[in-house]
Amino acid sequence: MTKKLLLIDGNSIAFKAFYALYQSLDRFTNSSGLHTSAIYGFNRMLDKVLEEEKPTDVLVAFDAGKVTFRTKMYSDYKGGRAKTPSELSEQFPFIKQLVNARGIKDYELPDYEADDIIGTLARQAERAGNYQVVIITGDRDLTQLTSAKTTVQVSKKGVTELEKYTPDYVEKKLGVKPSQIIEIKGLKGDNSDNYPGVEKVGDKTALKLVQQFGTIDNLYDHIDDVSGKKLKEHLINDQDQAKRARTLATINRDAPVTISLADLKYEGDDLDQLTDFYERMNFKSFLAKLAVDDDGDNQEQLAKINYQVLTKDNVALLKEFKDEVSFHLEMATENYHTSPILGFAIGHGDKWYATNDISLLTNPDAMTLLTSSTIAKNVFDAKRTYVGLYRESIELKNVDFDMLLVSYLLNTTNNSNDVGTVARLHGFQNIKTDEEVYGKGAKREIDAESPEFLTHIVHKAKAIDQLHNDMFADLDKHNQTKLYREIEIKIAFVLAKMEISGIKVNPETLEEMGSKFTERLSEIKQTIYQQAGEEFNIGSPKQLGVILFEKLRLPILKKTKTGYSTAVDVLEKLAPDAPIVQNVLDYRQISKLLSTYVDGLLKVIHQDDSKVHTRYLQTLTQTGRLSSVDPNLQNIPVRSDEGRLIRQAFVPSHPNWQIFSSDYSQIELRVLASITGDKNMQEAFKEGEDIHATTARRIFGLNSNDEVTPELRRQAKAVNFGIVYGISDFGLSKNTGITRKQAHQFIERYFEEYPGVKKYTEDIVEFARNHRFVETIAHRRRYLPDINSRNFNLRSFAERTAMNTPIQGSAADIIKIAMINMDEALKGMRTTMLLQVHDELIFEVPDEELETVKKLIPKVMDSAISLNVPLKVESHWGKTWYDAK
DNA sequence: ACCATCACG
DNA sequence: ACGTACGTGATGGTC
Repeated sequence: MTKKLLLIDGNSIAFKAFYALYQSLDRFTNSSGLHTSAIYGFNRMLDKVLEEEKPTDVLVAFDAGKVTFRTKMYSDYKGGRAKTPSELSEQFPFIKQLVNARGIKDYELPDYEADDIIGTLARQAERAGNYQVVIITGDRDLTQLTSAKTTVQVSKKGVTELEKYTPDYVEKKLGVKPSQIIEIKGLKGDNSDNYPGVEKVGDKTALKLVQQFGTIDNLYDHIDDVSGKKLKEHLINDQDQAKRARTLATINRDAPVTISLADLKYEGDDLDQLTDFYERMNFKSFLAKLAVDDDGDNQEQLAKINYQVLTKDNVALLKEFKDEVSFHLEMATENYHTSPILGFAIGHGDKWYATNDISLLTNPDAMTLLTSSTIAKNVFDAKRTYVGLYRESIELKNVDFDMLLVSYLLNTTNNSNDVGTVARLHGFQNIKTDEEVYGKGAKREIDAESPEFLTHIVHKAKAIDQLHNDMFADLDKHNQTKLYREIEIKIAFVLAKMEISGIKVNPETLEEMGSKFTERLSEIKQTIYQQAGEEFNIGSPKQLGVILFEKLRLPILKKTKTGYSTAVDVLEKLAPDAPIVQNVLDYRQISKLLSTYVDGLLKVIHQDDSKVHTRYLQTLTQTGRLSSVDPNLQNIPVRSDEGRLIRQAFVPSHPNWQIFSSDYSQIELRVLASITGDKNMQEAFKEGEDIHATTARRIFGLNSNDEVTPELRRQAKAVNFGIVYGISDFGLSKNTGITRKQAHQFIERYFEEYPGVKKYTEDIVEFARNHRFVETIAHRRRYLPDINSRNFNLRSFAERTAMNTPIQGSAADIIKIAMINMDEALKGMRTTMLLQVHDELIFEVPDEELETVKKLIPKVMDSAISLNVPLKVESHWGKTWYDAK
């Protein structure tokens, strides 16, 4: 029987795969920060070729190193090539692991390239007689191996798209026989491999000559038949180069390979190894494919989990759970404050129950379980679950494991709010995603009456149940158990209560402001139309650009990728040139206030309590901060006088109460002073100095009695901010309007005056290079896969992130600790914590508690953590949020 | 679905 | 030489 030998050029396929996915480089990283794009692409190719060719024998050949018999012959061979990007070179060991897990041998041979191994084995197979050979490569030079028994498939743009070369196809496409390819290369040389052929001979001439003479040797035997005097001269002059080039281009088909055809038998994947490998790479789709193949072809089939439909007649069975239970509450939409609740699944081990009868939640047998402080609960998204149950008058207690939260702490990047996605990421495959079950976009539909619904939510609960030990173990490996138990799981409930409390918004105030804004808007609009000489949509950057830069011929200072930039900084520079510009700026500001803050807020006020109930996203930001949605209450205007008025609509929910706000002063710079250990900066804070003024004195070399002008202070402040963001002279100059050179000098002076800060910036980047992540004070972790990138932009960004994340993230740790302590400190009082805005907490306070909280709240905040510098807290209060200033 | 813009720390 | 300030969310316009 004929065998089929598949020979794969490992290096060239890896390169092709890497560059095919180069645009999506950052989408392909696993949870330990390894890039996986080439590995992924390589496997796509394997899948396709193994399926299509069904080989009996397979080998993947790799280049052994830089030195080969070719470099020994010609030292510049492949010289001047850019170094392989680290994002790719780090993947090679894993490509070999992949190849082996797929039941395929890999092979390399010192002094030889992968081509030579392939050429040699292909010849052996051809001579053995009973083989068909298929070669897979990204390098067209290998087509010289094409023969009656050997086809060469060259990957095109993507890796899975292959162009098949047979001898006929070679002749049709290239105009010569396969064996003549080296003759062509001899004449024209190879730029990418860095060896010359004959001067002035390129593709066309080389082809013509080879078609005429057949081989280089024959050409030189009949050199007088060459037409063209110059060409003949060049050929004679470069004869040695041509012969050398041909030798370099010739694949060695007698390499001393130490592996034999008999070793290449292919018997399919090593399933255990491959599953493990895919898990480590976070290859969800490949894992799913394995599971499917394993399951006998049925895509829809998951391993069955036995469960009972819970009813009022059997709900007493829940009494059997004494220590631990996994629970999933299913809702229809994202917003758990308003979403219909559709059903729940509950169980542990191999006992599972599910229902769409929500009334069973309040059945004593279920409720006791959920509110018990001795039975531990495992859930996905404790805050969501708490709020959902709270709406059913159940107070969830004793949550031990929150799978969403743990997954986020382990790796902030690949996180998702979908149980199935997270479960698969952590190795539990027997589950579908919501999208797979419910559909997405307009097609999304949940039929809570269907059996599929109950099955799906049982799978979710089971995934949580199964993963909890493993994920806790991972947490421990990261040194993050304390972060989880002392901070994150606790703050989840504090946040839940804040969200439930909500903050009262006075719709009349907003409506009044809305009519004023609308009126002003139509005035400005008319003026703009007059100044433009026509009507157009001021809100359209495209139309505005045409008016400003084409009709009025204002100078184009900046472009975006789609056209002219009309952003604020540009328009501010143009304002002196044309009166229309200031009007556009005013129009923009007011329409922003109107649409986002007046109309936007009015839309989300709950009718029953006149409050807005934001949701804090606890598992989104890369630094550990919270974010706020529906509505976002962390970006209510404050910087402009007009915008600030919006805050008048935010009021206490009881008469004679106050809005009370406390904020950390300079928390990020204090964290910086503390973690860098910089003595000069620490001293400034210990002495209670104005840090920006002190910085100004230092970097501008003022005496202690010299006055720091507002301008100098402003510049110093910008430098302080820049440092926190991971400074660069370009960034600083752009932001402050000073020259890049000046910015450079400021930074140098800064580092001289704060040497601890300088050392920190160097050390943290070094740490990131070595570990591929950085950490905050509380061991919150952020992976930086691009830190060793060859791409300047990606690498620089990762470096700035390495500097910024421990600072921003540690500040986030601190305020979270303060909030947990605050929740405790306010027990027994009526004062309620309502909002968090990164370095600021907002409360509503009854008049009679005002005096108490003036001391208590700042105390709790400034004692949240002990740094090497004091924390400073400032408080303000008033009848509305606007007045708490 | 993506972009530009602008609101916040 | 490269071409950046860090972290977010909501909106209207445009494709």
